[in-house]
Amino acid sequence: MDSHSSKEEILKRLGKENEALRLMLEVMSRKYNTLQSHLQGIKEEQMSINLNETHKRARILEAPFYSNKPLQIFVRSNLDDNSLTVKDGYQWRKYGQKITKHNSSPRAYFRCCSAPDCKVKKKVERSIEDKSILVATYEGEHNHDIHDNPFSQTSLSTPKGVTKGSVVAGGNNPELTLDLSLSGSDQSHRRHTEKFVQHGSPSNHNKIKEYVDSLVKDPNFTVALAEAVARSISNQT
DNA sequence: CGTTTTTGACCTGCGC
DNA sequence: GCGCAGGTCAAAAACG
Repeated sequence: MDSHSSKEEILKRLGKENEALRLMLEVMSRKYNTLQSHLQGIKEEQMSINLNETHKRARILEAPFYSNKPLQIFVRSNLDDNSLTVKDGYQWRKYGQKITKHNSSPRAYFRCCSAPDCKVKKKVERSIEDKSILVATYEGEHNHDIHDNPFSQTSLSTPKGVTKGSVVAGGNNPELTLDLSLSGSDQSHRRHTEKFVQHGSPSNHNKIKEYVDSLVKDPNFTVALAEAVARSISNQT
């Protein structure tokens, strides 16, 4: 092989790599925009709920995006599963259950017991609109790390009747499902997504940006994304 | 037998 | 002040 043809080869390869990177950026940009528009939709939906409903429930719903108060997450679960448990990486002890007026399904009350002095609580009930979705409302902040309770042991092992790693964001938005399962055994992606879903903050926009940045910096994610793009290209051709 | 869950009773806050 | 609804307590039951 002469030096001229090897130069050409290198240039060709660089060109291909550039193209792959460009496609990756394009895909990430699209995903980011989709996330933003979904988030906007959720905000608007919740604002309209707050305007139309004077019930206390509406006040709970308004909180996640506008204050440090309750964060809500939506988890798809099997209708046959009556346990009202949401696996989120922490350990919870149930201390009560109530039938509420606005919802025929019972609401369960849990306290965090991952750390002895953690005062975080959560309420779990089925969505009124879609009984297959569990709504978990979190109150307070954990004073310990989620890694106190390793994911591999408890949180993301598929619970009975719960769709594996499927966290749904937004009440009437069943199509917006953040797939936590991703490829194979790599749990760092799950952790990224899990953190994103869990941490309620006044500035969700910044959180998304942080989340995307952390994904970009993750070499495993880049490899996985590159594989996905490659698959997508080979499927199109 | 220790831990967790269940469930009825009790407490508290809010609206009328 | 009263009634209602949500939240918590704690004893009993269930479970591993």
